[in-house]
Amino acid sequence: MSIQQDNKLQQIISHAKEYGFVFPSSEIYDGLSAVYDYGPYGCELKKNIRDYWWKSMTQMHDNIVGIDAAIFMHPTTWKASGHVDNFSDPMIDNKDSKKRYRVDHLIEAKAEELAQEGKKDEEATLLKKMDELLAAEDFVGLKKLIDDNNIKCSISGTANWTDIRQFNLMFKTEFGAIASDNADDNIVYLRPETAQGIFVNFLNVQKTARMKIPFGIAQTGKAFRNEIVARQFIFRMREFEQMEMQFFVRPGTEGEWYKFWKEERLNWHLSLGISKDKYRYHDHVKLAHYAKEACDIEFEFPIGFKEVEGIHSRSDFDLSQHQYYSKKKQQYFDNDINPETGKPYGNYVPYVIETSIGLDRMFLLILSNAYEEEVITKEDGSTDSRVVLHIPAKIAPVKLAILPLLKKDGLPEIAKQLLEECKPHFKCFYEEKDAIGKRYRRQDAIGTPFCVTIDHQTKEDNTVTIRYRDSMKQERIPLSKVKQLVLGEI
RNA sequence: GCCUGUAUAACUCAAUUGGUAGAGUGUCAGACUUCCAUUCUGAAGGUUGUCCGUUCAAAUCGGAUUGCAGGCUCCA
Repeated sequence: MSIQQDNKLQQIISHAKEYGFVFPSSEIYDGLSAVYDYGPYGCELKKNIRDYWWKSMTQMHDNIVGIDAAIFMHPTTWKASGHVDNFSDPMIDNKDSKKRYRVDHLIEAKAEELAQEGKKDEEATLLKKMDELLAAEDFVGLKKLIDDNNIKCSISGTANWTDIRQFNLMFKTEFGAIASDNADDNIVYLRPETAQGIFVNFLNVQKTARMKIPFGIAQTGKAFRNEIVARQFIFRMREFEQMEMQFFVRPGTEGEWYKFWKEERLNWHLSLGISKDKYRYHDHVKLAHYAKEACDIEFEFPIGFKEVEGIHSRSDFDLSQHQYYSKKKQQYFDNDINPETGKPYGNYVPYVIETSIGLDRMFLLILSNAYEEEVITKEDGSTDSRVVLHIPAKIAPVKLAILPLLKKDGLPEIAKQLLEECKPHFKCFYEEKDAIGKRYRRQDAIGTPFCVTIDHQTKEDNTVTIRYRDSMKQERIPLSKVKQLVLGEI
């Protein structure tokens, strides 16, 4: 990574803060690590990205419908999904080798060693004690057990250990205002992914919306992960928003649908006018146990190529797990005729293709792609600079700035009339302060694609100057065409 | 989590061996101004991230802590 690129992320962070896109969370209290708030322009941009995704998924595909599931879900959901078991192990680090171990693995390895030395009794005692301590979640006791048995790191060969810590990716909270006798009864999690809200509603949606396979369920919403290391601005946050679509297909057809969505999703990105060179696929070689195929769509951020979206062929893993844990059938009856047998395909648990994109990452993608510090040469040969956000017009926070050239001679009145006309259709910004050039630059900095200026000539022939953000070109168009022109571009 | 760096006004940065914190930009009010950061007048805005210590005196020295950035590690 070059110094220049490092600076670019810095500049984007500064710009995002200065112009009201992204603030550190609770900044007056020194912020909260890896949590950010979206400001006035940021939340408009974020909402526009979300809307654009939502529309392209649910409106442009007539076999995809949306839901909005709760963030709280029944705790068993996360047992079924595997999150409880996979993300809550006590871990310990060796300070010399910097190697991190799962505590149970570390102690079991020592037990194995004892067994090979023929010390069967000691092995049994050790394992028994470990089980007791693990069950009691006695981390101090476990640490002592490691020390007492002189367990060493296999790499550094030292016994210089950190304290034992529980790493749990999921945030826990208590459900219900009254504490139960058994504290565990009250635990609920903040969802670490939105996908499960779709899976548990699979049959509700399929039946009520009368969907036939293949069909998809889309959802946007917050998810929470207690990341060990959360950094790189809004790229990895502890609270983030996902835009997910689970596409349910007949087993055996998942390969072609995986291929379809892989292309379809990249095309969505390109439809925003972003260069294809900035994107690449990263096909997963090491697959999760349930996945058949998986890839990431990566974008060249200022911090290098990073995942912005994942496309996964998840087989019937999730629905089958929920079927097992809930003891409720998660099957679909397929009336289509199987040409091989001449009979309907019948009952099966559908396979799933998932497309999952991080909204906050998409936001950072748009900012990174849009941010430019431009040096412009003026007519007299002197140079000037401007900071401009080349945000696609469709998702720009403000679409049109309406600027009377002077704040007198009736110009503001005409401008305000135009504002009233356009306001119901798209986000506008009105300003009469300062010189016109300064106002243009301010709009460049927040990525407003169009500015119109009302001048004295407007009073004579009802034309205005429209000025384009990216080219800085100006042209005169009839006042009455302004709304139409902007609507055509967004 | 470990290591490194860093923190002064909204932003970018000054402040000599420790000696009462300044500038530019921006913001706000007003005047001027006929198309890309014009000019003029005035104003607001900082217990120097936080806490503790050394000192007659700390933005400056020391310790701790928090945030941010990077490297490693971890995770998806």
